[in-house]
Amino acid sequence: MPKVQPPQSKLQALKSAGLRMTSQRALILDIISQGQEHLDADEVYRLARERQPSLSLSTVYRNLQALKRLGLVKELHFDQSHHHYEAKPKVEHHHLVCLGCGKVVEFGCELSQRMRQEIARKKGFEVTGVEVHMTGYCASCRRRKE
Amino acid sequence: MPKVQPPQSKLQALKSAGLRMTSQRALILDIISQGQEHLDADEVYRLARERQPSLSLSTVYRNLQALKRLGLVKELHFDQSHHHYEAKPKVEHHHLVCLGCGKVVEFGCELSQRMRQEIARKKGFEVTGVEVHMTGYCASCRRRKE
DNA sequence: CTTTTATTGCAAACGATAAGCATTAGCGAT
DNA sequence: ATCGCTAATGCTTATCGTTTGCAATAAAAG
Repeated sequence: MPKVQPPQSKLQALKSAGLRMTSQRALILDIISQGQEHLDADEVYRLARERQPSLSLSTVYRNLQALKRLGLVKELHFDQSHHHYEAKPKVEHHHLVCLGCGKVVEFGCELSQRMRQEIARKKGFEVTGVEVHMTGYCASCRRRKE
Repeated sequence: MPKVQPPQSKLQALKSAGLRMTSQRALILDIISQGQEHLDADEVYRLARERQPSLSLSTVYRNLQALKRLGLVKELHFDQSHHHYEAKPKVEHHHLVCLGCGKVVEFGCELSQRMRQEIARKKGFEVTGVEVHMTGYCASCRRRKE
């Protein structure tokens, strides 16, 4: 069974919240950080079981929740009925989903920061998060439609 | 039992899709268009039953789906586990959700259109929809936190 | 008024997620 | 090292929002 060595910072984050570092948690954290993007709970489960077959699905869900609360993981809400997760990114980015093939493209955009400030001011909100979600058809799906 | 008279345009949209105008559908359409914003399926159900108590929840779901497919209704994906619906608006707008009290504020923003064009060009997508979803704390919740 | 078939209401099925509980295992203190 | 406390796990079962199968009903076209 391969050992997963979590970075110190994450360990600290857990510790200061009174949480423990278990092998399962380290594994899940590793899979999400390793970074295929936008995994859903079941994909995390499948990937994790390849390395630790005894892992249970509940543990995946519980950890995704915990890591989300800690701010280590971000939960994404696409059109689908289930959620997706990614490691909290250093640079904010958004998502563009192809309705043809389901491909998800990330993009960064400075405009979103300006938008954030504008709305915060206009509405008197303290804005803690911005999610921009575009849908459409990617180049190859457009070609195929012709 | 009050009659609901759907506008001609919507009737046309239904007809040309081979769909029929039933009293249930007219009612649901009316409730959504009437426009308390961001109703979820259950709220639509409750409101509809006040006027037609025999209506079933499945009918609400089936109609929300159908109207969404027709483009008459827009489905929103907030942080919550269930969806929200609103009449397809004439002017595009986005949503700002208060994490303190759950209040949802709408806002229009021209920047989102610029963003849309920029991304479409950069990524080679035909962009069909943009959803901007901000979270934060509204003025009164911020005051309360102090 | 008949015929066709979309639509309904009901009940049961579904998928994603959460919760209850006894057992295990981190980890700080001995 | 090892003890004790309690967070975390795996299992099973529950929950929630939503969908589906089916027989009965009712639009709408002839």
